[in-house]
Parts: sequence; C-alpha cells; structure tokens
Amino acid sequence: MAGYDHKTIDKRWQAKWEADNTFATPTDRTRPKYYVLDMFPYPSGAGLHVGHPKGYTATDVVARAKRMMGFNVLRVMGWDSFGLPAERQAEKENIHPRLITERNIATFKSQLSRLGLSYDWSRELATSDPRYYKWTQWIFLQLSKQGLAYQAEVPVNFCPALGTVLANEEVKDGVYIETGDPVEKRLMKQWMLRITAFADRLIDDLETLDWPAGTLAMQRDWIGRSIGANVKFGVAGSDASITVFTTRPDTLFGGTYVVLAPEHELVDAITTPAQRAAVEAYRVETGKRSERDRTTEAADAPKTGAFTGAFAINPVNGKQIPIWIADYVLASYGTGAVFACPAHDERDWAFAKTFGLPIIEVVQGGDVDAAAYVGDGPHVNSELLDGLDIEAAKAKVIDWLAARGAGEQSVRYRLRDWLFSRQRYWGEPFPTIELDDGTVKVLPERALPVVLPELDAYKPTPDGRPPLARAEQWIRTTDPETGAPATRETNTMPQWAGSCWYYLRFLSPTRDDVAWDPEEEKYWMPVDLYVGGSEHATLHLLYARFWHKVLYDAGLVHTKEPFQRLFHQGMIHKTSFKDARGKYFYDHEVEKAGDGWVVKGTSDRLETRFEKMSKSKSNVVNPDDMCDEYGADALRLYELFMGPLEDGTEWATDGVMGCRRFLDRTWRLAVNEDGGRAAKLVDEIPASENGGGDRECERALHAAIKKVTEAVDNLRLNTAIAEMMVFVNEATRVAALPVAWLETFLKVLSPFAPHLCEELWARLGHAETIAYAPWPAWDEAKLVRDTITIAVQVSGKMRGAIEVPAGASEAEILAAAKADDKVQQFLAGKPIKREIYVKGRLVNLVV
RNA sequence: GGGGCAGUGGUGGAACCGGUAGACACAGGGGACUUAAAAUCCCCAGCUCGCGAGAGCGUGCGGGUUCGAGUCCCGCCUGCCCCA
Repeated sequence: MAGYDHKTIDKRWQAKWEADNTFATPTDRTRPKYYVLDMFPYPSGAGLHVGHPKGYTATDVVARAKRMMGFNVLRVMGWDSFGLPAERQAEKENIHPRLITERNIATFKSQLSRLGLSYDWSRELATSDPRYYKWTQWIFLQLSKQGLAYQAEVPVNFCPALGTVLANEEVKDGVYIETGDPVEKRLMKQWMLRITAFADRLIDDLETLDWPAGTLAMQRDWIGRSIGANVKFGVAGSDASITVFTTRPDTLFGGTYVVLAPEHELVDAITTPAQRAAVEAYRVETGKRSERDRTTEAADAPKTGAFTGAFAINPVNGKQIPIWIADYVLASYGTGAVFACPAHDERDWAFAKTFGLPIIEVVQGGDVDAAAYVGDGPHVNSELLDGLDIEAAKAKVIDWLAARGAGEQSVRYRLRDWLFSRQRYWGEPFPTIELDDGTVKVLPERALPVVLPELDAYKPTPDGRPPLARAEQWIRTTDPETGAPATRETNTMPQWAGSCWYYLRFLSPTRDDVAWDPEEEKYWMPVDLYVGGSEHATLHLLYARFWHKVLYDAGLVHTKEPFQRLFHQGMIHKTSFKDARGKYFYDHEVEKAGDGWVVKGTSDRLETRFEKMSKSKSNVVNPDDMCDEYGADALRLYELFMGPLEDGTEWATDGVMGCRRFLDRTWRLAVNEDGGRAAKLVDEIPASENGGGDRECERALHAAIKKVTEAVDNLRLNTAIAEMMVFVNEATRVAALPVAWLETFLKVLSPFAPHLCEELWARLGHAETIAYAPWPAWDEAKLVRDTITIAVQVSGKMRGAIEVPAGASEAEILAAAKADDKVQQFLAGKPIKREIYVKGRLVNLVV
C-alpha cells in the first residue's frame, strides 16, 4: 500500500471545517486571547508560489496549537489590493482594475484554501473595497484633525514612465525599485504626512517591542536621530555669522577651518576679491557633480575645495580659522556648513591633508598624524573640556555655548515627512475638496466614502494630470457643508495607506458604523505575533506604527504599538537556468552535462543561479502542484522542515517526498493495508520490565511533546518536526503501540498536518474535531534514560565512552572511567593531575 | 566606504549555558520481501590510511583563551542583507 489518499482526505476535512465553522473567531471573553497575523499579500497576477505559504504555515501551526492550549485565537487573511500592477494590467487588457483585482484574489484564495490554513474567512477584507477604504479615508480625517496632513510644493521623485510621484523609499539609484523606470526631480503640490513629529516616539518605543534586533536597528537608522548642536561662528571683519550643525561639538577646540557647501548663501558675501575667481571656478566644477556622487564618495577619497579668503571666529577660543568651500558639504543637510576638526573626522582629515591645513588633537587615543581618530577618550587641548570623555564634553560645551548665546543643542533626523500623494487611479481617493477660492477642505465624516469614479482609461491625461482628472463629472462637486461649488482632489493615496491599519479592521470587518469596535480593540490588541518578510522592515512597519500612534493620541486604540512580536520568515530560493541571451528555462527543460547544465537535447550551456522565486525567472514551484501530488500536509511540513523559519533556503521537491513518507508512516501506525485498524495498536499499555510499554518509544513521545510545545513559542519548527519523526521511527519499530500514545502524538502533529490527523483522530473513534483537543503535557521523568553514556577524555582528547546507570554518583563514574580499557591505554600509568566531571555528560582526566 | 548576519558531510540542516560534531531528512550504497519492478521494512554512510581491530585529521583561513572551542576573543577571506 503506497500511502494514504490525500486527495480525498484533504478535501473531506476542508469541507468539514467550512461546514462546521470550525475556525470562527470565539466571542467569549473568558479565555486569554492570541492575535496571530500574517502580512497580507498583494494579490498579483502571478498567483502564489511555494515561497508564500512558508510564513502562513508557520502562523497556522502557532494558531492551531494555541487554540488547543486554550487561547481564543484571532487568525485572519485579507488583501492589500490597491496598487499599480493591477492598474497596468487593466490598461493592457482593457479591463477595470477592480475586475483584475477580483480575479487575482480568487486565484490567491483558491490556492490558499488548499493548504488547510485555519483562517476565519468571514473576516476577509480587501483594501480596495469601498467598505474598507471609507475608513482609510476616515483615518486621513483623524490625521488632518491633528494637523498632521498638509499640502506642500515639494521637489518630488517623478517617474515619467508611470506618470506618478514616488516616495523617497521607493527610489534607489535614480530608478523606481519595483520596475527600474528612471525617476526625476520635479516640483509638485502634494499631500504630506508629518511623520517627523513622531520621530522620537518612533525610536523610543522600539524598546518595548519583541522584534528582531536587525529590524530594530534598521528602524532606528531610518529615522536617523543625531543629537548635536548648532554653533554660531562669527565672520572676521563682518556682521555675518555662520551657523554650523555638528554632532561633535566636543571637538570645537580642534576646529581648524570652516567649510561651506559651495551653494551656501554666504559664499558670495564673504569671498575676498583675490579668491573670487578660484571660488567661482570651483562652483562651476561642483555643479557638474550630482548630490549622490558627492555623498557616496569614500570618506578618505582625495578632497577638492577652494579657499574664500575669509576667516571665521571659533566661539570657544576666539581663534580665526579659514573658511573654505568644498563639495563634500551639502547645502541640503544640516545648515550647509560644518566646522572641521581634522583630527577626529575622516573627511576633514583627508581635506586637511590635501590642503595642508593644521590638525589639532583634542581626544586622546589615536595617532592623528596617521589617521583621524573617531573613538572615545579623554579630551586634551580643550581648556574646560580637558579630561572629559565625549559624552560629558558634549554636554558641557553645549551648556557653555548656550549660556553665551553662541549655540544650542539641536536634534536632527534623517527621516523626512511622508509624501502621501500618487498620480494613480487604483488607490484611495482623498476625502478633500478645493473651493473656487483655492481653500482646501477636508470633508466631514458623513461624506465618506469618496468612491472612485468609473473610468475607461487609467493613464495620466495627455497634459500630465493624474488619471482621476479624466472623471470630469466626479471632480465637479459641492461643499457638503455650504453647497458652494468645489473640485475633488485627483491624486490618490499610496499603497501603504491601506496596509497601515488593516490589523484593526480585522477586529470588526463588517461594521459599517465604526472602523472597529472599541471593545474588540481592547480585547484583541496588540497583535501578539506578526509574521512577514524582512523587506518590510522599514517602510510598512514604520508607517503602520506612525498611524497607530496617531490613533493612540486620538484615544482610538489603547496600545502605543500595534505589533508586540515580529518575526521575518526567510525567502525560498530556487536554482534558475539562463542561456547566453538571458532566456530562462524551467528545470524540466534542462539536463545535466558534465559539471554544467544545458537545454535538453542541445549543447547550449546555461548559467545557473540561486534566485528568489519568480515567474520571470522560470523557477517557481506552484503549491497547487504540490498539493495534488503530495497532499497539503506534506507541503506544510516541508515548508517548515526545510530549515529555520528565518533563514532563506533552496526549494527541493524531493524534500516534500521525505515529509510525505513521514506522514505515510504515521498513517500506517493506525491503519492496516485493508484500511482497518492496525494490528499493533493496543488499548492497554503492555507491561515491561521497567514500567509499562517500550521505554524508548515513550521517551520519544514525551521529547516530541516538549519540543513541539516549545517550538510554538520560539518558532524553531524544523527541529520540532525532526523530533516527531524520531517518535514515528520508534513507534514503527515497537511491536505493540498503545492507542493513548498515538492519540497524544496526533495532537502535537495536528497543527502541522491537520488533514491527516483529523482523519486518524476520527478513525480512532473521536466524533469531535482534533482542532480543540486539549494540548498534552510532557513528563520530565519520562525523558530520563535508564542508563546514560558518559564521554571520557584524556587530557581533552576523546578516548572512549562508558555506560552507567542514570543514578550513578560522580565517584562511581570517575572510577568506571579510569577502569575503562581504552582509557587505561592512554593513561598508561601516568599520574592524573586533574579530574573534571560534567554532570551526565563527560569525564576529562588530565595527565 | 560603514553597519548587521552568516560560512558545519554529496545536499538541506542539528548541536541547550564552552562538554561525544553531523540529530532529522534528501540523494547514495547494501540486505529482506517480490517472478520482476515499485512501494515497504532493516542496515551502512564526515574525510584519509588500514583486510581488520584501529589510528590520524576534521565545523571558511590564521592566531589566542581553556582541562576542553562549531560555540568565546583578535586578525583575515567569502557570501547575503541594510545604509551611504
């Protein structure tokens, strides 16, 4: 008999769960809650590949186990369904983006359904649904009420190919990160959200979160808080003064020159006639370099610059120091001016060496003639700061400057306000209107939702206005409060908007009178476990945290942070095969030739690469095919068995087969070849010499319970599966297997392989689903072996092992070790200098 | 350029707090069952040498700490991610 009939069994139990509403969210409030959330997907046209279910399967194991452990579990799925790809596809096929989106959602949902994920589908939501985006617009109202939404003429990243503006975060190396289309700077009137007002809280509250350290660091870096000082330098022989921003005010005594950005407004005023020609020439040179080139240059690269002929007065000691211009200082960062302390800054050091400017050491610890020293140490040559470390010196000099009106503490952030407008069709319309006098008004709540108008084309207008400008009827409206004529906003919100708060809508997804029920919010929030890819480590997670804090300030949510624990699942990769022309081939189209790969039946050499699964690289594996061939449970198991959840690993369909074999072995423990009850199953635990039943088999059972129980919290699911395999191997070996052991085992296996376990549970005579069977406890005493093996080392080298009874004393073990034949050989009568015993593990005899 | 993470058999990966490296699985080899194959069950399997008992070597490379290092420290190499 090959194995169990997964097709029938998968279908049977999925139908039963649906019919019985098995995974409906509980409404009682008597139990502890657990909110486990997957980052919801963008339903793309390509459908799911086996990389997607990795995170979903992990959360499903957690959700199912937590239910059995007595928690009320909220487990939901929805669609991040606004976005550019649907709009582009709509253009291509001349179909409405809504239809494209519905089609894609149907595909995704059918693929997900086959995996037996225990979602409460009655809470499904889609961000492009007016019943959802009504509330996204409502949150915009809240932002607006708090003065956090404003319009501004800003230089924006405009992508001509897409006809839209992109956030800074979406642009890299001058191109849109998603499509590679070039991006240029343009001035446009845009909606902005004042995320910078929350910079400190967004940094400080990170401390309360159970998130991966790397992600916390990325959030901090992204916000980029630097605490420093603005320091005012006078200009000799002039009333002008230069304010510099520095993060190292403690090194002011080491300042030997000042550098202005070539574009700095004071450059013309202070340049002396003798230097004017040189300064002008340098400014022309600088104009040829992009800002990017200027900032990406290595810190120790050769520096360029020009002397202005003017001198600045260092406020800490009254010394006159030369004022230079140089392109390593940017007008757009800080104040566009820096004081240079070459002894303790790499760029300044390189500049000083290039132009022969003095280097004065003010922090001890390095050799400033050889290289800039940026480490900490006692200050020297710094009068009032001498002897202090960096932190103390900073604080002291800032106080000193402030007392004399020459400076103050200043905090700067890398984070900019969030550009919140897109020139797209398939997004949330802004709930705002513009009156004829140019006043912009936010609509009242009762005017929501502002529904997207129907259009027959989704491209920007020929004159470059957003697609919504085509909806002339829709644009013309009246102010609902005064009846005055008005026009609607033609921009839409970015895709991030809908995903900023979906975790809250899941609490009351069908309520039309509120965005969410406050009572539900109090019970379910925060999200206990949030699982998704690390590609969202900065943007989505930062934006969602920002909105959450805004809602917190408005009294609409009771927690400061939305996601208490965060986990990133690793990406699944697969080898791709590419020929010299860049065409990709599926693995059934290629064959091995020598140490390389060729297209089948040809000698065309192929380049193989380890790549992220994607349709365009012909290296996708469809979960539907895996479900057809091996069953949903084998696929679920393999997704998690591949390796640690957070690691990226290579997909190997052979591995699914291995998991399937494990499930077949489990099946055979309960069912014989005729489909009846397996003969080895016994109702009574058979007597044996020491306790009942097979000690090793029972030990393996308890080890598996323990490992799986722990894995539900630490998510080390791969080793938990390995431990369950050990039990099944043991149970296969024994002649008589107590039904009670098998039933206990099925409980811990069921979160991983729910279809098979439901089937076996039913066949063992249970009328109720296993999904709420009480979680078993392990017994530490059963984990102890009767005899233990102690490794024996002689002078740190492994020389043998001895078997001793579990209860043996240290003295007995040492004696047994010394008596061992092999150990004797290596001791060779030499005196033992030292005896080390590690309890239950090893003995080391040092001679 | 800076920061972070990682590097273990033919392969994916195990190894708690420094204590028998390689659990579990894939691929491979052998055996049982079978007319045969598949499936299943059992066994072997880091490398080198040796018929064998066994010996030596072994967690990217080089040092160090320790009775003992995959694990800790220093330096380097490679890969991935993030930032510039």
